[in-house]
Formats: sequence, structure tokens, C-alpha cells
Amino acid sequence: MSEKKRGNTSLQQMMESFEEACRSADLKLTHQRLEIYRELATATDHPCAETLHRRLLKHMPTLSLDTVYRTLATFAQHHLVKKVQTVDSQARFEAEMSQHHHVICDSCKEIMDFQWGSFDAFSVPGDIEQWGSITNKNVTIHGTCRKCQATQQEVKQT
Amino acid sequence: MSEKKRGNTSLQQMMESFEEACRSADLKLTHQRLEIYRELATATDHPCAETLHRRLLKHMPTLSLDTVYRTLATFAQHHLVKKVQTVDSQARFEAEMSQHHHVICDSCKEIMDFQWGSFDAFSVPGDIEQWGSITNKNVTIHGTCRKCQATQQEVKQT
DNA sequence: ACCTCTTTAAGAATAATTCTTATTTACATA
DNA sequence: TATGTAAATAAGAATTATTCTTAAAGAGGT
Repeated sequence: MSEKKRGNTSLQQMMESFEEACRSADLKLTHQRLEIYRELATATDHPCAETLHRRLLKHMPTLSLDTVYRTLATFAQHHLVKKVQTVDSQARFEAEMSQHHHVICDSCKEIMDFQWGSFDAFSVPGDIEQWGSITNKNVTIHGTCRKCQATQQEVKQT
Repeated sequence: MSEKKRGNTSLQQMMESFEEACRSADLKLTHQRLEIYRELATATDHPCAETLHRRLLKHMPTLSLDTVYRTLATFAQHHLVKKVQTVDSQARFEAEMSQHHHVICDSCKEIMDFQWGSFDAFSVPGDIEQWGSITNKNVTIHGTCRKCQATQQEVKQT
């Protein structure tokens, strides 16, 4: 029950297909790579490299921040993780590779995944099909989450 | 005819409402602000601060890059321009504030605006309405534009 | 024209990310 | 199971993108 909500793919399944993908891409299965991937796969937020590094340091005290950056870049090249697009300067990452969308709280910067099947089934405007070849289409919703709404309300009352 | 395609708002109208907005926000109408805004408003791409700076230097040789950054940040705070969300490290900006969406070429990084009225009319999944208050929802399409498809084809043939 | 507060230019500083190099490690092969 | 070799890592230097500090210049009210 304390497992992360994630479609119906278990962590173990993710780790297995990750290892498989590394082998077929000739990426060596180092301790660092396995741990960085596992940390991201179990994260419920969409952490930046620094956050991941901080979390991993607890069990890998010599892990360098550079390795986290380098490894995430390698994973992204091989489509094992995704860089999330944001307006902030620090890049954030996710291991969830299946089709989904993001809601971002502009106040606390929390990012949440959601599914939107009826949007996915929608076809894009005709003029866009002329533009080139499309690899994916995603929705980003911006707003203020309930938690932050409550906090801001308190501030007003002060 | 050589005018930028832009809904049906002319540059002159944009400049006027920009000046109006500055006055009511107590932002002084400096030469730098006017020129930076005009340059962004007439740009058909979605330039980063450095690109804007480079373009403006031709007519304002002493304009500092810091002023471009600072001014764009001020404008964004006052909702006069928007920071575009991308996966790249350099922030990119646009003056177009009306509802629209983006197609991004992953190869040349070109960003194009498009309208999608039927999507705008769509309401978001029910669970998202629970999440908090939504200020906007936007689509980003990723892919490869025709120009880059052609280039990559050439490379393959070499 | 003058005062006051804001804005700017220049360069220093900071933040985020990447590079360089010596060392270590994975893993294919003996 | 030991060994060679290319790939990966740690550490710290370097780079890139952005922001801060400070003195001078400018906007806009009087």
C-alpha cells in the first residue's frame, strides 16, 4: 500500500526493463546508474539533479553531483528518463515514460502527473500536420494547488 | 504585407497598450524598455535574452545584457511578456499574451505558435479540478519541422 | 530647470551545468 | 577465476546563464 502510484508498472518491473535497456544500449550497469534510476523511479515529485543527489548521498556518500547530471543526461538520450519542461532554471526529471500530462503549482512548483485519454485521442489542428512530423503532444496546466491556496489565505488574514 | 502575423493586433496597438500598462504599473517608460518590448513584439521566433540583446545592440550599442534580463523579468512579473517553458537551459520569451499553444522542433529548437480553439473549449479531467485553481492550460507539441526533416534526409544520403 | 526616485551600465558574483583528468570499475575474454 | 580494456566515476576546475552591487544617468512630477 505504501507503494508509489504508477500506472500498473511495479518498481521491480521498471528496474528490470531499465537493466535490459542499458544492456542493449551498451550502458554499463554501475551501482551509481542503478541507484540514480531507482531513486528517480520511486520519487513521487519531479526532482532536480541536486535534490536527487542530496537524497542519494545518504546511502552513497561519495556520489558526485556531476555523476548525477551526467547520468541523467545519458538516460535522457536513451529515453530512459525525461527532462520535464518548466519555466525555472533548474531542470527537473521523471522516470515515467508513458503518455501523461502535468499540472504545475506556480506557487510551490510541485508537479503532478495526470492522464487525459480523451485529449490523447484528439487529433491536432490541420495546419500543424503540415508543420513536420509530430512525436508527442502534451498538456501543461498551471495554477495554484489547494495547499498553497490555503497558505495564501492565511497570509491574507494576518 | 511584411508585417508579422499576429491575431489581429497591430504592433502599434501592442505598443500603446504596453505604454498604458507601464503607466498604471508605475514603470517608467525608458528608451530601453520600449525598445526591448518592441523587439520582442516584432520577433517571429521566441528569442532568448541573449538573442534579443544581440539584435538590439545594432541600434543601442551600450545596452547591457543585464538590462535585457532585468527588463524581461520585470515585464513578466507584470504580465506584459511570458517566459516560454522549454527543456533547454536558456529561457525564451514572447510578447504574445493571448491564449495559444506551441510546436517545438526538437532539432532546430524553433518554436511556433498555433491556435486550438476546440482544445481551449475542452474541460479538464474531473480529478484535476480538485487539485486547486487553474489559471491556464496549454499544449506543447514536439517533433521535427519540415526544414530539419529535409536536412536530416540529406545527411542520411551522404 | 530641479528634485527625487527609478533605472541603467559595468563589472563582480552566483547558480546551474559541464568539462578535464586521474583513478576505478564493469564485463568480455582468456 | 584472473586479466585487459574501454567506459564510467570523483574531484575540482571551467563554462554558461543569470543576478547582484554600485555609481551614474534619466524619467516624470513640481
